[in-house]
Amino acid sequence: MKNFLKNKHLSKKQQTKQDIINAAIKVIAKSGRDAASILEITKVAKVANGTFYYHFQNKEVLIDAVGEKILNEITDSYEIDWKSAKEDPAILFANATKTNLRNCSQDGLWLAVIIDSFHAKSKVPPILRGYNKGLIAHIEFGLSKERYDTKINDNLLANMQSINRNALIMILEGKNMKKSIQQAIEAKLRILGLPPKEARKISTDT
Amino acid sequence: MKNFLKNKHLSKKQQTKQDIINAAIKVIAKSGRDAASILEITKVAKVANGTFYYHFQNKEVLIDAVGEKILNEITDSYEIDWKSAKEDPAILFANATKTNLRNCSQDGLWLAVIIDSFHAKSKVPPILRGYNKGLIAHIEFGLSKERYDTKINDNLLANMQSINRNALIMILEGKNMKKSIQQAIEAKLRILGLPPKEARKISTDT
DNA sequence: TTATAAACTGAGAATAGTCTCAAAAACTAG
DNA sequence: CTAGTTTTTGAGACTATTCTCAGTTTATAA
Repeated sequence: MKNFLKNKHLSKKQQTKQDIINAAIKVIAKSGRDAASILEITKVAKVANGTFYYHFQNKEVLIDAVGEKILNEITDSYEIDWKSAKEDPAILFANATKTNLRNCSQDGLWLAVIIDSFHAKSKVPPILRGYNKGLIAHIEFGLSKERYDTKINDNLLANMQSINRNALIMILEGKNMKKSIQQAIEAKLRILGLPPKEARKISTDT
Repeated sequence: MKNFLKNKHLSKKQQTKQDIINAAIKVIAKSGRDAASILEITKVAKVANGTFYYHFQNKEVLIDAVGEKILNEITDSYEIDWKSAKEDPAILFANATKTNLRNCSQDGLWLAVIIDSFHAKSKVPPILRGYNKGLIAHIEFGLSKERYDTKINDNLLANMQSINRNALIMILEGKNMKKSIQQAIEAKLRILGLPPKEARKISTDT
């Protein structure tokens, strides 16, 4: 008879699924989302090609799963409740950026996958979803305190993301992580309209 | 006997080659460098598949040719001789940025190809080559006049390029060109260390 | 006009990828 | 152990791509 709890059963199946996702992370890190082939992923995961299609409808579903997994591991820095924050927005933002970039840099493979995900041609990958929401809340908070001098628009948000991305690329390429993060913080605060010297100070203090 | 001047002959051959390059621009604009197939390019160019391989060794050589062609059409803005310039570096830079971004935006197809070229995974495409050289000269000029407050490093250059890229994406997406360029100028000057208000003023005056 | 070299053609070899499916293997409940 | 269910397998159908090459067409010098 069919078992309807089958916890152990499920966990075996899930194990294979996780193996495939982890293999995908390796392959995507090496070759990028587009060039990563199911064939190679299943080879790395040491399962048959058909097994992939038992667990995932197609490649796109897998990419989403990979994004989701990494996202779950790194997102906690933008959980700040900006509305009720009392501190200097710039300092809060600097700390959030630091935590965020540090989290992304925990693992060289993630780093490569995250950077790759910025190149999304069409649809925004799960890794980046939700980032803008927190960012806008923060900037509005800074504007309300008259700390920043900017307008919120797509261009601004894109520049913020690019600065993050560039810092991650530098870290991936072996540059000093602390310095790279400080440079990102300084650049972002300056774009937001903080006086240059102050942006420098906050970034080096963080 | 072999003809050794054959001007007309050569120009016929070059015509076909140009047809292929122009078709490539169309296809790359639509699908991106990676997804663009020789098959589709030759179809658009209305030549046989084999003709492609008569003119180009492989896809990579074609991509270079495309980059070279576009580069030739747009580069003139960084021809400034910064060392002997007398004007405010920030204003010179603002004008150079404006010219540069305008040149890139002349043609929607170029725009798409240029933006696509920023995504280069491995080797720097010809379109971007030479850009950094002019940029560094300018920043050094601004630093020597004590107009900027920054350090020159890979991260800074990457951020400058990203701001350009983001402005081009906005333009491609139909946003107001003038505004997009102003936003790019303002962001770049702020990162270079100009006081926020001054960066705003110069960008709106440009 | 004609011989020769240049330019082009398109069939097809070689390779590589996605996805299906019937069958095998591995589990689990009774 | 047995029978049923879930999971895995890998051969192969199908599609798409790059690139080669023998042969054809085109252009031109003499």
